[in-house]
Amino acid sequence: MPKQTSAVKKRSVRGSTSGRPIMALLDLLGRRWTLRILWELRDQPLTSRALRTACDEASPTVLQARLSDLRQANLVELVPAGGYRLTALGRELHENFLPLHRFAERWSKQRAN
Amino acid sequence: MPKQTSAVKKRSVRGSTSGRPIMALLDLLGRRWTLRILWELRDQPLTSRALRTACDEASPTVLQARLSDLRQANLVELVPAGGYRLTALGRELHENFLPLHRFAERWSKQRAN
DNA sequence: TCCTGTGCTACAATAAATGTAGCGATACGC
DNA sequence: GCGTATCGCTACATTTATTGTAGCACAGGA
Repeated sequence: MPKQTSAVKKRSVRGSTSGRPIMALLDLLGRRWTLRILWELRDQPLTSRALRTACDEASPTVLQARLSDLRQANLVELVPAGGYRLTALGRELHENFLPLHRFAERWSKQRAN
Repeated sequence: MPKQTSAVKKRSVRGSTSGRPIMALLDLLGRRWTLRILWELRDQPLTSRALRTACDEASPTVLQARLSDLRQANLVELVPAGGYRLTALGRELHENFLPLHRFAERWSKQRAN
């Protein structure tokens, strides 16, 4: 099996041989820090280092890789003097996650531990 | 840094030192195959092997690990003679992902490649 | 008994993430 | 100019996670 490193385009091969966009999206989002990055950028742009701080000091290597993926996916953009921020599309995606916040609260109360 | 293998409980330490449930949830969902599994179980239970087929022949090792995580998180359950299925809580979570399907369609058209 | 399918595991090989250090570029104050 | 600080980003060795393959014990059904 061919292994893939960073590109969404290539991922769509693994995530979905039928080319279903949902598979490519789930594959993109199902990588460490991707959801977290989108979450942290939810209401203000962050510099790469601020983002790293927000993300619990995740290693810059993987953050850069994810930011690269997200920029290719047109969900995040780098504004020259302002750091990283969600694109219009990225903001739209984030709105799908808003209910997650409330859900997470309920979830943490209902689970066994 | 202590590394964690499978438990959600432990993950909440890394995902969120402040114990914010959203971090634990993002951390759980941001692992390979987790989102995909929830997606594949969306409208019918699947046996472990059917799930594996649905998930593009992912290795049983990681699928079992994710299923174990998801069961601990009370999002998925194993019904003795019917395979794996979403719990009520898991179905509730999945409803938050429904808009993703439509979004994915738009997204795949708007991105550069 | 012999199949077949279930949930699940072992284990070596490979890929991804981590942690630390540092690069070139740019912008400050002095 | 010179230091100093920050920016986005990268190298690289170590550690962790995932993959791929094989197979286990168990439970029916024929």
